[in-house]
Amino acid sequence: MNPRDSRTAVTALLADRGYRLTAPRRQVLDVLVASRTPLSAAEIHRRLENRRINLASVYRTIYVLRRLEAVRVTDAIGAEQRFELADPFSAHHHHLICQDCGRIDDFEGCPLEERVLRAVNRRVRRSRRFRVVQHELRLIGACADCDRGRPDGAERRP
Amino acid sequence: MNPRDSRTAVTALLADRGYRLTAPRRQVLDVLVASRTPLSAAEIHRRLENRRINLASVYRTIYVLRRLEAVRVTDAIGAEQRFELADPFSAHHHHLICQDCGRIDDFEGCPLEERVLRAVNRRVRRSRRFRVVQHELRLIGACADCDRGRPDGAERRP
DNA sequence: GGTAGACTGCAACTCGTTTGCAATATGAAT
DNA sequence: ATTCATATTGCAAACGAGTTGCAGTCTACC
Ligand SMILES: [Mn+2]
Ligand SMILES: [Mn+2]
Ligand SMILES: [Zn+2]
Ligand SMILES: [Zn+2]
Repeated sequence: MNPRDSRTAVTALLADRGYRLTAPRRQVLDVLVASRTPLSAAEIHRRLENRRINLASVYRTIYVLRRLEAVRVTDAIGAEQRFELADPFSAHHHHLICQDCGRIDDFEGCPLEERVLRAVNRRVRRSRRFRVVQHELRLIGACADCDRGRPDGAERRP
Repeated sequence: MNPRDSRTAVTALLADRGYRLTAPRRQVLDVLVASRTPLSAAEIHRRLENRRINLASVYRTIYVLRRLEAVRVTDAIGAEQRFELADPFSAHHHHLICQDCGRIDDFEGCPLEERVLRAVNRRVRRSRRFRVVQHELRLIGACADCDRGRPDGAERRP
């Protein structure tokens, strides 16, 4: 699904469910559609064209977009939450997370083959009575910048 | 590595690196070794035998255990951090996370075959110059209790 | 254009985590 | 065993991401 279509689809979804299309919602959505990495609420806020929009509204918009399953949450472990378009509106993918600087990048595709996934789902279904709905794979390590000595002023994470 | 050995190994590691073996450290370690699910700082604190130990000391102990790579962090997304023994001291495994109640359970084994992992590592190494050090797989869905209507007083998560 | 009420900005609040500091306990040396 | 330098603790205050109550505003619909 291309950005243009994602925007239209989510907008329609909002209207469809009786939500109003307000300035904060339109702009937050635009920022999310335009980004190729998951963003924190503060980052989204910083990228809004109309800077009078309150950070609380960013959070509230994310909340409704999540209920519509248009947005999902992820994060570097123990860091702020990060948000991105959910599966129907962007291709299934996973993340590269830098241990040092905390940077998160998309990793196209999924190394878990259909066959393996089904086997896993069946296994936990039986042995734990756990029903798997989605999965998330994080590849954790060192990004290009951090791998050769610390770059500019990048900090090492705690 | 069995619990007994993990405890000994981590204790030795502490001494080795010049850390003192204090009551808070010994007790936090014991709680972690005894648990089969990752614990939050508050949960660890609650399980300490000596309840005069301060929560801040739990956090500080976790901090040094992490630097020794004896403990790793995980979490349900957007929830408190959770801690557990790291790979050399416990078998490599992943987690089942309930979307509804936030419960986290261990999932023995790893569906990512050696072959696949190597291929993935090579791929991101080349295309992104990202060096993978570890990976984390979360199987997200509904636990046994949450799957059939809400149990006792369990809340649905936001 | 007028209206009901969904939604926003703001400021106050929550709660997990961190930190400065004076008091205490540890490990090593005697 | 006693002493000592200092690593570590308890406490309380601070921090920061995320949430919430409320009065005023804007949207969707007529
Ligand atoms: Mn992504
Ligand atoms: Mn675990
Ligand atoms: Zn990095
Ligand atoms: Zn559950």
